[in-house]
Amino acid sequence: MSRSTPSSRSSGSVTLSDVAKLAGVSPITVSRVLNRPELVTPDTMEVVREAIARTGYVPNMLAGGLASKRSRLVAALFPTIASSMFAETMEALTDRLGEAGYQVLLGLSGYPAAREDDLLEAILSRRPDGILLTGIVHSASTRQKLLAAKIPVVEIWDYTPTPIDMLVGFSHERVGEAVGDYLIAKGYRRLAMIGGDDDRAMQRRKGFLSSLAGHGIEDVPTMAIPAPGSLRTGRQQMARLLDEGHRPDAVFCNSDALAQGVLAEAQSRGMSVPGDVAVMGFGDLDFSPYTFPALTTVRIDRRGIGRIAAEAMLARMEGRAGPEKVLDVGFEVIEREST
Amino acid sequence: MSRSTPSSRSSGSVTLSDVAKLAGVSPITVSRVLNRPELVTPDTMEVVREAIARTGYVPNMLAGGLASKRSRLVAALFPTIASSMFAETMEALTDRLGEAGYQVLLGLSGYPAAREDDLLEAILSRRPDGILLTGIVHSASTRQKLLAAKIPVVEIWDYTPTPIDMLVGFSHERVGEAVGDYLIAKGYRRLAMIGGDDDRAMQRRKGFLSSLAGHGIEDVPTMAIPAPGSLRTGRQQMARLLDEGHRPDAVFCNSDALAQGVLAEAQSRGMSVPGDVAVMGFGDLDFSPYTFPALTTVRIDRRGIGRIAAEAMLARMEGRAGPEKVLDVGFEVIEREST
DNA sequence: ACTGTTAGTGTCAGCGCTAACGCGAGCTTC
DNA sequence: GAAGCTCGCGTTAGCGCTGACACTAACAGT
Repeated sequence: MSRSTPSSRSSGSVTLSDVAKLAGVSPITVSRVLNRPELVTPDTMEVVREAIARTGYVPNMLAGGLASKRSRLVAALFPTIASSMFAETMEALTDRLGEAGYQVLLGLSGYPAAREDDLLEAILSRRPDGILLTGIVHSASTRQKLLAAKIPVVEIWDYTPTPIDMLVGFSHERVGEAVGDYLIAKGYRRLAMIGGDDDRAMQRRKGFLSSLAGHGIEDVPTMAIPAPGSLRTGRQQMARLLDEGHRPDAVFCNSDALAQGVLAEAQSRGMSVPGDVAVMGFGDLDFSPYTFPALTTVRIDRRGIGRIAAEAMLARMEGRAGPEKVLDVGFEVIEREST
Repeated sequence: MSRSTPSSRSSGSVTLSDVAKLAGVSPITVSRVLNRPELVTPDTMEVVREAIARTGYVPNMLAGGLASKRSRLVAALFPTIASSMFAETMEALTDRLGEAGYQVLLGLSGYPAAREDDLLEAILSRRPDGILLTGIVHSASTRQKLLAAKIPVVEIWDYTPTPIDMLVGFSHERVGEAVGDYLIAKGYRRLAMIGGDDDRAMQRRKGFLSSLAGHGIEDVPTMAIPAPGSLRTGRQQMARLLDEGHRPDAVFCNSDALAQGVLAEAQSRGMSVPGDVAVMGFGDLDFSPYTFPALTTVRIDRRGIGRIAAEAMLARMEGRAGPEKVLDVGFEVIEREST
């Protein structure tokens, strides 16, 4: 029964001072036990640990972050996590940063990246120690806010030699080229493409078309749909493609989900894959080896991107010299039965 | 060039006081413009807004949260987001809470919920205004920490009449029963089940077996695999089931991804679905209407759960009277071609 | 004229924590 | 044995913001 009259503003919950009193040390010593244990003798540590356990103390990182200017928070912006494309990158990121004592604040920017700017402002008001963005950024105001925040920035899932700060990704244009080259080499000549309308899909399209143009193929029907593509939209677009009279011998889909839809539509029309039409996806999602026929696709190391991005960010936040600032993780064409 | 000597600890970035000076008002007025605009005259507001824009001021919610005891942060714990099962719930939650000015801190507890307790502690140290948990909680220490935090708690994706605080979910046991009843009614008698080993999958199994027992069916081979199930593990388990000599006429899979694997394995062995074996899934993921044959499954309103949970949480955080504390969103058996 | 009320703004103190520096004890060094 | 060092801990002063309350002006009611 304490007779002290706590100010009306106090929260009533256990604070670091309460722990310090119980342990018979000063508050800063408790702080050190928690954050810089190497500065404290084992005896003191023991006493303080005991006091923490008895009081059930839970640190207040709002206060800690305000005082130290380190929130131990990292923000990550993704267009969506409902496609497993980004979800796994997010998981790998969260795992690695979690080990190092950081938490990840997830921002979902949506596909037309409509409110990206507002979202970024909301996120920066949490004073994250680092920020990860999906895609390379274009809006000048976004760029400027990021620079003003003076924190490590990692851009992922895309490639540019001149990122805002650091980058872990790959060239979507080269993916498109590789797919074009691959399909040409397999002997396909009447190509078509079904893809999302986001920047990265457009880059893949550009590479694809340029590869084909290099082989004298110019008329390539391209169906664009709002990202992210799904099995349903893939099926619809394949139907439209065929209904419009196109007879492609190979279709490049901008995601494995789309490709699955294309397979479904082809099969429902009695077309054999790859006999009547070959199908190629992008992403190598977990179901892709098991579709009928198994899907030829482009593999991206999704977890690897998250893990490497986390590593790069940690290096910078902890003042270590990180690996290179720009890392191209590449990609791999995985040949299966559908081509 | 200011001659003031800022303390060595100041961050150098624009603060609310800087804005106040430029606008010729007191700091609290700037605070009110941002947080309680109804208390300020339009003229003042105009001047302050102008000053905010000119300085590029970004509020510091660490400081704001510390002073006001409202972090405007909501924590959400999921076992994983790599399965679209939870990803959509998370998206719906984030969307609704984002509209109301809250951000969502994502915690990934993993499937054996190994570090749930540590994760919870890390999360509570951010002083979230509310917390959402997937599944109903069992660990006493987790329960106690949640109660001690004195914040709204919403448990989702499960059902109990006695949640810690609020609940938005459905009964997995009743799902199992409904599936059992459905398959029996369709005339299947040699049933089997392939499922994850997590609590909720076990509940579905329990309901399934109890329904079958009610019809005199006792020997039901059950394959348990580590959650979350995938197409690959589904295929493996179906192979094992058959290789062990079982000849089920219907298989209930604990997720649509597993069911897709079962379909693949059956087809690769030349078995027709549902002729030789019927397959039923759980979840109604976006690909499920498009598998071959289209998958009979159990639909859960995944986005609805997120939206309703957000609504319930907001009501409590804003002191409004929320809807009921326990909401059973139910489920729906979706009959397609695979049964 | 006096009191009461309301709207708009300001003053003050403090939320819970940590950076920076201070200080004494125990040691080494020459 | 005085100076200098290291180690472990304490004192002080904020970090940037908002709650509580104070104050003033304008107006209404009696």
